[in-house]
Amino acid sequence: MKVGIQKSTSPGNSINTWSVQCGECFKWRVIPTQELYEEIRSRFIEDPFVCSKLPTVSCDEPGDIEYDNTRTWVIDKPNLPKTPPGFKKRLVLRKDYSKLDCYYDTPNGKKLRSTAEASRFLDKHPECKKDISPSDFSFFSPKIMEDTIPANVVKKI
DNA sequence: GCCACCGGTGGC
DNA sequence: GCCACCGGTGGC
Repeated sequence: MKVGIQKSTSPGNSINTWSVQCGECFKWRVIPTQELYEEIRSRFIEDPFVCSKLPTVSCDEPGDIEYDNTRTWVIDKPNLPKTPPGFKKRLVLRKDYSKLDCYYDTPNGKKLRSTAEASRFLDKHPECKKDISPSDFSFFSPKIMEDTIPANVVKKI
């Protein structure tokens, strides 16, 4: 079982490519939007991804991308909650590739950095509370695959 | 003054 | 040892 997301050099050092591995042919398929990626991820265990789930794709088609060091890969967790409507989830890679920071931007432009902050935000905004709970946020930060970190990255000691 | 970014740590 | 969490700050 694998869920993958991927970072190549991009403005803001944010994750810019979302992909999942087919459970039957093991090829990687690029998922065009974060929203669809999160939809697939949210039910990944009970509803594993296969190529045929995508329109016009089957296991006969070549994979979209390969797991290699032409880009940096990070490994996600299955069955994380979908980002609540109106919020935007961001994963930002640190310059030294040591880790990713996870943020949610709220509908009114605030930044949330932890479940505790999300809880406090919901307390302040009771109108959100009827549809959203703290468990709808996951600040899990995907693991960076060492073998895909560019050779010229300077690691801090 | 803000905020993107980083460093440190407490709890597991 | 890891990582969730948050304080601090440098650059704007």
